[in-house]
Amino acid sequence: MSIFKVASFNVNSVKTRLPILERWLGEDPVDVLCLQETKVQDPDFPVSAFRDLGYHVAFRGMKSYNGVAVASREEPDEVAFGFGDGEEPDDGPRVARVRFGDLTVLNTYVPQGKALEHPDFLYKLRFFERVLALLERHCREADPVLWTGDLNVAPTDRDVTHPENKRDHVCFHRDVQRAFRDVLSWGLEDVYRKHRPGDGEFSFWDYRVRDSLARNIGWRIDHLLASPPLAERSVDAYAVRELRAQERPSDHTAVVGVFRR
Amino acid sequence: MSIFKVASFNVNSVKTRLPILERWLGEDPVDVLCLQETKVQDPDFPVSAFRDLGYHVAFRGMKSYNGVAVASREEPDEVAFGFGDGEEPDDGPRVARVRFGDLTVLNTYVPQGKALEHPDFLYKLRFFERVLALLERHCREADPVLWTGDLNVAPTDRDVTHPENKRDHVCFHRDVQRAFRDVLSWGLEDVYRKHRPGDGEFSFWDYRVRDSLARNIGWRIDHLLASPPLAERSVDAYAVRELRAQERPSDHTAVVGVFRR
DNA sequence: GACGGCGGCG
DNA sequence: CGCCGCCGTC
Repeated sequence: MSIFKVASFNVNSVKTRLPILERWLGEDPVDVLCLQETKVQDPDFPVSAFRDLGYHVAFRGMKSYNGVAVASREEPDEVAFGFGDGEEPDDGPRVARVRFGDLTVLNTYVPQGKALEHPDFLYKLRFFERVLALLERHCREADPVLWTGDLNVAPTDRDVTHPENKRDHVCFHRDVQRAFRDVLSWGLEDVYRKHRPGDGEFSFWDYRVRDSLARNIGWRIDHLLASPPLAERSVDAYAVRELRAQERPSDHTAVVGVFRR
Repeated sequence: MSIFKVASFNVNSVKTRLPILERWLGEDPVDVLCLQETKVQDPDFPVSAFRDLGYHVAFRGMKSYNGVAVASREEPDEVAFGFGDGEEPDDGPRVARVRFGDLTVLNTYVPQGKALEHPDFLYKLRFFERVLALLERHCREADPVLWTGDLNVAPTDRDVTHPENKRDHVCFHRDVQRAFRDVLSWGLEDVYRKHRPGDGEFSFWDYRVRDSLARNIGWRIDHLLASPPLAERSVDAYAVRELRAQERPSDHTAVVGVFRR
């Protein structure tokens, strides 16, 4: 059976994370890799490191913050950044849309939102609405579509360690969970949960919580959301915890979806 | 034959260098270790790391720059920082004087001097004069005395890789070499050269010169200078190159003097 | 509190 | 190139 793998990884600086990326992709290559928080301006993006690993790479970044990239073994047929909806900011360094034949991969780095009362939180809720509008504009539910990335939302109580004390957190508040569900209602299925329904399935472990990985105190905020024809072909999904356990790790790990071709 | 070892090591941040110091002193302990560029304020000095290695430690530092320390297996009978000559600045974070019985160890971090035309260069020349005055005030040539540290001077053509292009360098100019020799004339012998007279004997390899250690493009600016009764007991001296070859190294390595007790 | 980027420095 | 302090993020 021929399969392909699509992964999402918030790298928290792609340059700093190159050793980890090289080790990982050298051992267990994926076909499409969506990165967030690359934190690098386009002229400084480490293109050759990806080329040497056998990947094409499309990227849009800025100094210090944000930045998305999509690395892939095959060259995409179409690449676009930002919402392109006329609204400002267009958010190129947070939104990448890539097409391979009839498969669309949408890679987003959703704003964290800072605090419930902060303007950025309203912007975050608006961000989800714009993702939905983008799907409606560019995709069809009957085609294979994957929305992935660091979505900065833990959708259910099982997606955090202590849900009770997180009700007012910008990544767990019911308003952000509803905004997220509203996008899913377009016709997307959580294919990570399809294969890993249990407790303690996380993709982010805070640097500030000591031994968070060893104690498994984390959040599931990096997602793989597939349209029905793609979800139907999904055969596995997993988080690559080894990446979080290495020297100088990102605070996130990669999540990988495995699909029938 | 019972011996003792005295070392000098510009650590370029003592906190950053703890793993290297622990590995080194664990394997090949020295009796007295003079450090320069500790780059730490006194309240933050990692006293317990030295205690755990079996060392007493006296230190005087500041934020970001300079800072000297003397670690020793035996507790010193006397410790003093700075020139104490009434001149300002007294330079506590550059000058440590420590006495063990009749042995005086003078640990200095001589200012680099920035540029020949910079006021710091005159201050550097004055620094050597003040070292001489300090020796005259506190020591006798007939007693064992060791002047050591990062002296920021390569005394002869053999002490750098390309002497021709360094005549106007603040660590190689004839004025700084003369200022250094004037201190030696008090009655000190270069005990490193006594045992290692050859070419390519260095203690510093610039981070900015690629593969400087492997290509041995360096400077001998860290010194071991002994009064006659101590020089007479000197049996070996060497630079510990392994320290420069480790992960996250200082740009200097340690120089070690071995003496009969 | 532990990362990241940055500018200044040698 | 690798320190430092600084500041911003989460």
